[in-house]
Amino acid sequence: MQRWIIHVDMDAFFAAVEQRDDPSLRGRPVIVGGVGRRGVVSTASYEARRFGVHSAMPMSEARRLCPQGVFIPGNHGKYERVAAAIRAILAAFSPLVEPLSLDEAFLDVTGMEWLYDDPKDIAAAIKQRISDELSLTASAGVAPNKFLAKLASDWGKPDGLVVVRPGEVAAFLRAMPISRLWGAGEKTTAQLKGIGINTIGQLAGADDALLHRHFGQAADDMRRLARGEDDRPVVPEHEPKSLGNEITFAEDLRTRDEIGTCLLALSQKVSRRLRQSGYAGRTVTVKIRFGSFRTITRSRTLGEPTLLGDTIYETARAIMAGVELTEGVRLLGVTLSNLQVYGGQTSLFAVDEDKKLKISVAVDRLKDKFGEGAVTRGRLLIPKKE
DNA sequence: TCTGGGGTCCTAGGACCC
DNA sequence: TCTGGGGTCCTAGGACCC
Repeated sequence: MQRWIIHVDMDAFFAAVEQRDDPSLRGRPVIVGGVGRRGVVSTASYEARRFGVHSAMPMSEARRLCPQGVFIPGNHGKYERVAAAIRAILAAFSPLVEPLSLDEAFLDVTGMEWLYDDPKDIAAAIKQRISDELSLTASAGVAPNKFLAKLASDWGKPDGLVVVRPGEVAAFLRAMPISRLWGAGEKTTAQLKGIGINTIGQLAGADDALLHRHFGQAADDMRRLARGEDDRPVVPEHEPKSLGNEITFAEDLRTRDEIGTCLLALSQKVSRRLRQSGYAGRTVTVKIRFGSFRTITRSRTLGEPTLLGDTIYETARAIMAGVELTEGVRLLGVTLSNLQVYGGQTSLFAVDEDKKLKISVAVDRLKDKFGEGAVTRGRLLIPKKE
């Protein structure tokens, strides 16, 4: 049976939500992102893109390019609520919906001809409902596989609807810039251009030995994508592999004391998210980015999985003790991996660990009820230098 | 006023075991 | 008394995605 995949991608999602909710922002260049020092652009409205502003650009540069822009820190909680509403709409069209991020998803609509004559009609109906119910525009791509559907949704942005039928694949890909190849970022794109491959069509016809020399095993995957072949299924649920938090400081941290305080806060944040999501982890990784942007990770694997802030913090602290501090610290991160579902059974933990867990859960309840600031470590109340 | 924060996947070396 | 070999786990780094 012919597979049909739809990729739905919201247009300038964060900025569009802000413009929807504040009419004074409509028609103006809106830039959502980190507004402090060292922030980057998360989403630029189409008005702002005309000034050359784009995602991942340092905010300082965005301000230079577009001084008349409206700069907004954004409201992640709100975007998550809108995203949930979008997913609810998508779920009405297929049981096979795979969210890629807050604002993107794949749907497998294979075999729905009995409901719709053409898969294009499904995509149109999705766009219509998103517009009617949420006052936002989405772009959609309809194609025989994920890779082509994603390229197709991008091709029509904003408010686009592009269908790539089986017979049109080669023509669709022929002149497509090589940078659009899934998995080809800055480095790979530069490497490909270095051997004279500038379009996906050129990659499809490139010399096999040449490709293998440069990309080894990955050459075969690249080639398949370039020919429009992609049999990856749409998978609705993924088990998480890791869960972490990191923070970039406005000013580099210089003392072990400040670093320790930050590791404690990060450990507690991660611990709380683990408990909320029902996972425990066995490997603690500390990430450190120095003032020079040199970045290292150091990890330690425990004998038993944990989701306790204290255990995560003690491990992070021990890891940090082994790191030489020759320059200021720009970023700290704490991540847990080697995750497994924590079903609540105490057999997973030693007895005193279980006691601590009960206290943590009680603290969680207080925070749920009275807000995140209701209960905190004395140490975290020391005002931080901003 | 260079370079966020959430992730995934891959590679490669070393330890360790049989 | 010149160094096999496969499997698994751990660690570190890096490319990539949104």
